[in-house]
Amino acid sequence: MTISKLQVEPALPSPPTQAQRFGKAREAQAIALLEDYVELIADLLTVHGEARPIDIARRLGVSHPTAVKSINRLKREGLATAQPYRGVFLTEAGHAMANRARARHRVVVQVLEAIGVPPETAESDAEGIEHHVSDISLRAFARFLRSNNAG
Amino acid sequence: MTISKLQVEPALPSPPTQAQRFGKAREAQAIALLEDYVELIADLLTVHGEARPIDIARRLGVSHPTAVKSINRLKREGLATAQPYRGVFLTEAGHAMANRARARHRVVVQVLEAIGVPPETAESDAEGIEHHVSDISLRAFARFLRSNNAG
DNA sequence: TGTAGAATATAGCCTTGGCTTTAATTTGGT
DNA sequence: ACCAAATTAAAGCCAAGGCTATATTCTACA
Repeated sequence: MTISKLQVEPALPSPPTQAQRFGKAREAQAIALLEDYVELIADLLTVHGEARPIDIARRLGVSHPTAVKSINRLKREGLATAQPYRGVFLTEAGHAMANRARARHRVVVQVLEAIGVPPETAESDAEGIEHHVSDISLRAFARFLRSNNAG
Repeated sequence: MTISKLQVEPALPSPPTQAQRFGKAREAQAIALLEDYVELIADLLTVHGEARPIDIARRLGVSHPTAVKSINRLKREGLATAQPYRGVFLTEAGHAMANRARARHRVVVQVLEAIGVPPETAESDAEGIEHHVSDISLRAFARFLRSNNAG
């Protein structure tokens, strides 16, 4: 009976292993907001030439003060710069983070679509998923897309 | 010049569209913690016959008081029940959420592995990704796995 | 050139989800 | 049956990320 139970009930991962997995997820979540902001700011700078707090707030679906507070955090973390009553700009580090985030975002959307997820759902789900795709997974995603297009 | 720019710089999604996407991601994140807890509690109940706060804490990589606080939130939301100094159990709603979460978790891991992500990375990344996979994506994932196994 | 309206900033509040410290209870071994 | 160790609970702190309400500053137009 013990044996049969062990065969049909796969054992749980060890507590430390499981704790490490959850820890990574929490860590990814902690920087998700920063990534969302710099990614959006980079897009706004590219397309409109400026990134105003009010546009950032509108596109993120949050109130202006919330956006301003987060932008202050970006400044504190050395990702963005801004003068009072002027638009927001990205530092070197901010641009680097934005570029990585944008590239990863594109790959995630493409993989979802390649798997058969409809485009708008792919965009929507990617917004949350992208922050949890590790570099290892990202490389696997890129390989998958190449082999998918080639084959 | 405007035309050529429009051709090479894809326009951003409309502010409301983008806000809706971010809003969904925030909503998913809000229930992620609940899902993690009920999923883990269900696993502990299945394998060990009981779910003690200290084991929950150890496996989530969190202090005991933090786990207890979250368990109290589960109770408040009608997902779990617990008597003082006794283990934690799931309500009907808790079990339903756990079953959905576990099923989705498995599918996400399988898809990642099918795409070429190494097993441990798949498990690790899935911990964060799963909460952002919508029902529509989940169905697409299942279809992808079937066609992948069949072909 | 004033001034109204838009944008921005500030202040203060709330909940969540971490933490540590301290107290209470249970459990297991002698 | 008791005591030490483990577990659980409770209290209080903190930062993040939402919000509203209230200044403040720009800006654009009459």
